Amino acid sequence: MSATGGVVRRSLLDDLATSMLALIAERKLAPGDQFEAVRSLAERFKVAVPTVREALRRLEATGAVELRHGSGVYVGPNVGRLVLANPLALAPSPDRLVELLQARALIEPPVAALAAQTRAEVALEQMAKDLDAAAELIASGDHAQLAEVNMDFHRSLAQASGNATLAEVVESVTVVNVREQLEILHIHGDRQADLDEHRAIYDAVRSGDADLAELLTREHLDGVLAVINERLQHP
Amino acid sequence: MSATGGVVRRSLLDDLATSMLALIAERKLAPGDQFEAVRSLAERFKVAVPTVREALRRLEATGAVELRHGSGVYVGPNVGRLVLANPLALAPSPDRLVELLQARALIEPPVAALAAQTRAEVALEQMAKDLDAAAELIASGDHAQLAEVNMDFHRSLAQASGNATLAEVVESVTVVNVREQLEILHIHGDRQADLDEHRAIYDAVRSGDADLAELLTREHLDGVLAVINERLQHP
DNA sequence: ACATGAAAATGATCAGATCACTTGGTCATT
DNA sequence: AATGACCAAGTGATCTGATCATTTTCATGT
Repeated sequence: MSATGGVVRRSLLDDLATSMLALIAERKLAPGDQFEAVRSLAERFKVAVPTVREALRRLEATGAVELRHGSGVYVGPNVGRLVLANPLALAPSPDRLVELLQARALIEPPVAALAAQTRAEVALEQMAKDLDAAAELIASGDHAQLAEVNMDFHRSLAQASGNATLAEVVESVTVVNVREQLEILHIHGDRQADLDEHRAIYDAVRSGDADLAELLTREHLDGVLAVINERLQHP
Repeated sequence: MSATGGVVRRSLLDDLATSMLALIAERKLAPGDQFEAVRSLAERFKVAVPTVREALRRLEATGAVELRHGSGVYVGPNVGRLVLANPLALAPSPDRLVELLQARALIEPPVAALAAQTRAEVALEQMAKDLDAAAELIASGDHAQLAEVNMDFHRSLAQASGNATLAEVVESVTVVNVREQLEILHIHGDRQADLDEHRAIYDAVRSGDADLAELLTREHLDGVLAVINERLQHP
């Protein structure tokens, strides 16, 4: 029976979604932790199973939860994030891709400068790991994987700033259709130069030279951008 | 391990969601257009209604579609966006809020500089409208609405850069829990000074003075940040 | 100790029905 | 003719209950 004695105007689904998020927060569940069975949630909130599932799908869309067939509902990696990449984004047009790189060239240099001031240790170590991994991948010739790791370096750099929001922003603009970016970055060709530039940025950040870190990051991204622009004009 | 290329075991839901997006693109539907009835979609894709609804909820979560009770399914405003604010973000902690402002103080000044170079006309006019609206709201004393319009100004400023991705980023960091930011911004008190600063930024952008636009925007946001920091230390 | 396989837990999907809201048109009143 | 009350069709929201598919657990046999 739906003897709604309440006053709530928001749809049942809105309440459900927020209630479940609150439940996750209340239990202090971290990404990866198992949440609760669908049927159990239905009983807990006194709603039908399909309704719970719709609410879960909503949460799942932004990475707040994950539904694993036969296993259960788990807390997703994006719970608590403020900014994220649109998981439903279609492949960007060349124009949009240039725009995206321009945005990165504008945002990441000052982030690198901040990273040189903050120098969050865990992130610095991750940057070093990324560099090592990139070196190996250059040797092994796995270019697809290399491009991924190169993106990882940029994300780790943002993490080193100590500002989670900035890290989310950078992650959002780097994760977006990495593959498309790679297609073009393959043209760049000089993977060793890329690695050297990354290493120089790392050194600048590690030594706390904010101005240098900013400059190197700007030159690095402008360089990539120049290559892409040139490539788009001469296809 | 993430699926390293090759075979992708997409669930029925993944196919449904992407198929529906493709259908929207195929029909060249724009945000606000009516899409198709749930029952009709179920029949079209030969699946049950609850399944369609789950897929729609996924799309709805990122603003790709909207479900209006009794009316129909419509194309949402965020279809095609790359970066967006997490629609399920909870109220940020004070620390997170400071971080958010720091991120804005880092990102928006160079965006303002770019805006001064590009000067997208429609966005410039929108900035002027925002300023007028703000002036009226200061007179009428509607502070809640004023704070909204002030955020609109920052978004319009980003639009003027001509870079949609940057605009999305700025929109994402300004739309996030505006209310919480307002709570604190109310402390600022000097709403007239805020408006004056916005006007100065507008003038700098309008006249194409990139350096000045960047400087003024930085001072403006640093000022807000300083107030907030002070406020958090003396509650 | 190990491998096997049944059983339980859990998500995925289906089918049909009923309730609630929106919209557009009908029709009486003015 | 303009207005407003009312009704009916279309559509989303939610429920009930069942069946299929996958994962996990654990008793069992070797």
